[in-house]
Amino acid sequence: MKTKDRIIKASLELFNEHGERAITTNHIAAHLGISPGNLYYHFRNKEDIIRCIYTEYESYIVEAFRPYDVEHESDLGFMVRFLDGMLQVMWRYRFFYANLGDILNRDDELRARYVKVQEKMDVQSASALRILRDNGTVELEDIYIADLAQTLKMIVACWIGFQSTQKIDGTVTKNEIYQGVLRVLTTFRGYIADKARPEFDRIETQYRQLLKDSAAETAEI
Amino acid sequence: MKTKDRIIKASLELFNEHGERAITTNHIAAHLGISPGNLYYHFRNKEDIIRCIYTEYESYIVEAFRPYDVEHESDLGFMVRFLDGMLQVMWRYRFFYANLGDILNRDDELRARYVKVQEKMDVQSASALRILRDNGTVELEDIYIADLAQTLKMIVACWIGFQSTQKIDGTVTKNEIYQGVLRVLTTFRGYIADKARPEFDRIETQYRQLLKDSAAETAEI
Amino acid sequence: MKTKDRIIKASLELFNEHGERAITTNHIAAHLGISPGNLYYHFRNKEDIIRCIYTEYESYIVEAFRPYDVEHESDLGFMVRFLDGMLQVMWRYRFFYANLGDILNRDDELRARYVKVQEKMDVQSASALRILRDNGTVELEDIYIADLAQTLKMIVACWIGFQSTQKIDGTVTKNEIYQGVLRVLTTFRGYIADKARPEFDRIETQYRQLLKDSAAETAEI
Amino acid sequence: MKTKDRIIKASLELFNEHGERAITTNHIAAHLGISPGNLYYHFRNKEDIIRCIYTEYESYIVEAFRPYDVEHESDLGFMVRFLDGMLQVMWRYRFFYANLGDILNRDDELRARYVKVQEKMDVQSASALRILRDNGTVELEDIYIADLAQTLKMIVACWIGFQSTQKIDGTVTKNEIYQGVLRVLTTFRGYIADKARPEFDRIETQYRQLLKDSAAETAEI
DNA sequence: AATGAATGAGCATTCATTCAT
DNA sequence: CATGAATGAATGCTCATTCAT
Repeated sequence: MKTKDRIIKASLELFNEHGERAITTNHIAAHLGISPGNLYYHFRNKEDIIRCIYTEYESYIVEAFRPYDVEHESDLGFMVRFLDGMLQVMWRYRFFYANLGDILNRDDELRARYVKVQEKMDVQSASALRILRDNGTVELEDIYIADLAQTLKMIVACWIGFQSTQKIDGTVTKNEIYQGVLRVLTTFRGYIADKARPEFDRIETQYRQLLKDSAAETAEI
Repeated sequence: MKTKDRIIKASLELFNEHGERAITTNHIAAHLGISPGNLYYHFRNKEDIIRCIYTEYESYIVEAFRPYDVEHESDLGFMVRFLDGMLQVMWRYRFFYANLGDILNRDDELRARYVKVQEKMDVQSASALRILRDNGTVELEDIYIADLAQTLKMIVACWIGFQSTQKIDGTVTKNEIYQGVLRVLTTFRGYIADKARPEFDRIETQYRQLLKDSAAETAEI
Repeated sequence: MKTKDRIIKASLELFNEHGERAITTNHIAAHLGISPGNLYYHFRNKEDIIRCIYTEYESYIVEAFRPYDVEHESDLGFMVRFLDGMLQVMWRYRFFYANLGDILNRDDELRARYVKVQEKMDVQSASALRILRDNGTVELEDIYIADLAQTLKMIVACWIGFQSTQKIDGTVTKNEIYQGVLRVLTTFRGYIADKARPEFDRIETQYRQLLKDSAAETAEI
Repeated sequence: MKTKDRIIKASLELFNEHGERAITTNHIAAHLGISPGNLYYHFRNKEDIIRCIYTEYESYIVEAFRPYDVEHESDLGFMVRFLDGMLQVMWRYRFFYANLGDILNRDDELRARYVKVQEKMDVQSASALRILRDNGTVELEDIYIADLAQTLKMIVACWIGFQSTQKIDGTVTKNEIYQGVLRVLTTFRGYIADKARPEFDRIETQYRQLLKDSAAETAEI
């Protein structure tokens, strides 16, 4: 792997584990066994590293918004896969959300990019909800669509960080991803049309099982 | 006002405006026109200031959980007033939530206190939901109560911080409080029983009006 | 007791236990439950406290140099009582010797007083040795008297501090006083005349017993 | 010279001249014309500098304990060269002994290392005395060997520091080294066997001459 | 590409001391 | 006599960043 990529990889890992605030550029260099000078050969400054990580994150997000394969999966099935994917990204870049305010306050350019993507997400999410509404999967009046879309996004975005503040040890595992998907489903529950209820229940049951298995596995370790 | 209180007040203001990370103890002292030594006469260290602010915050939270006046208000009416109060607190101590992870990671004692209050909130919210369910205001199965309670708490807790990341200028005003209450109502909407729907709609309309008025006022300024 | 005396007493105790460097004027005031301002009402500064302690110490030293009761004790017996007294003083003011260099470097006036007393001690010790030599208790040429006197003084002066550096826990107890007297006797041993040897041995045996008793007592605790 | 070595050298000089307490890391950096950051690039903290100086000191001590060349020198001759070497070390690291208590109290690891070396010195000194006794150079009963060994060590260890407290100007010169050797000899004098007396006197005379020459030289300056 | 010594402004904190009350 | 808030220079130390090699 190229040094530049190794720096990004190590920074992401260290940021996620100890928080961006606690990790200095010297920590990153030492962790990789390279000199601080070399790190600054590849990146202009610490912000630059964070921007690169953000770029990576953004491409994952865009990827997650790919249209669904209408022939091989139901729309609810797609939705769940989408949520799952999003939460994986939130997990992968959890340091970013833990310090989102600080990071955006320090870097106007990054903020502009971030806000732009957020707006795009709002639009796409709303249109997805509208499709679900139009084909009778959910029952939802127009005026609530934008709000619900943003609420779901917020739950996904805040989930990992919020969970880590609710526990005395502060550790978060991948388990929380399944819990996060379930939480979005629960939030969604009230809007599901009767005709889609059976499939919805099936999906929920299936995720509950995944969570149980994952929790058992974690406990074993 | 006593110097100790002035330090707490100034710290809270500066933390909210610039972020806890960006504000040093010397900034606080200079802002108040006192010497750094004097600040340390009143507080052992920066953490101590944050803990004092947290204590203040905690007492607001506890205050917000007072039982409702059953003779003079409906349960939905109480709920809205409660949400309103909670969001005011979130606004008042928004720096705390913006840096929650960092702050709790650095201070185990504070984390313990925070987690304890969070658990108490979960219990009380769940029991409030159960009352609403039992008197027919909402329709909600037992297994969903805990999750819904926590989701609502999460929306309230993350609302201010999340909003400030969604806008290019990053500023959040008290308007967002009305929006926050409305968002919780929307999330709640799917669970409201038919018989409570009229009152629910009335309350929502009323809050939409408050928001419109407030937004107009802000715009004027 | 007067506040001034309480400050001196507390300072001496705290300095001895934690070292002068580690004890601030605020520590002393807090330990006594008085205000720092009050401490500075009684003393101009920290140095002033140390000077007062020194004055007390000096009077003990002068006291120890009282002539001996020629009718009721032998000269060797007197010498041992004298050594014992000196070492008690060294114990009582052990912080002073532990930081002697620092303290004298910071306070020229104190240094002048200290040096003056030291010179007086040298003269008096030498004349005492001369008496012992003249009455045949010790065998010692003139040219060695001054040196031996100073060596003995040095052993007494450094004893407590030196012992505390030789042990892993750094604690020194009153036991070390008996050991100190014995060490001076051992150093003296080579110069004792044959005719005084029996009494010398008797005194040494007696002190060894005292040490054994004291050590046993310490162990019990 | 490497910067790290320059820092050690400058620290040792400044500590010796003004006392460890009075010299801050910023003083050292300013004295060398380097930034405080650079100093902390080479050393983790002030303690680390002191530990490095101590390591240097320890290697000198170990060096001084090399066995003597039985073919080319007498045992008394060796002893004097050894004492001379030890006192040179005490001179070179005099700040260390002046603040020994403080330094060891603040640094448990250093204390452990120091105590270990002290114990080794006691053992080696005692066995050296036993050799001198066995070949008839000194007359000394077994039970006094350990005590005499420690007394001599104490005189060597405290000599420089003690001398600096005995003079009104507080300055100590290399002259004191010769005086120190002579003082140890005087302390030893009482135990020398008759057959070794002539050589002992010769050595003493020789050192007295060295001292006289050195004093004259110092006076000239 | 990479090194690693060097920078320097800044940080949290300390503490002997002052002074109005 | 006594209080306790206030001072401010100083301390040990950090860290993003630079630059000659």
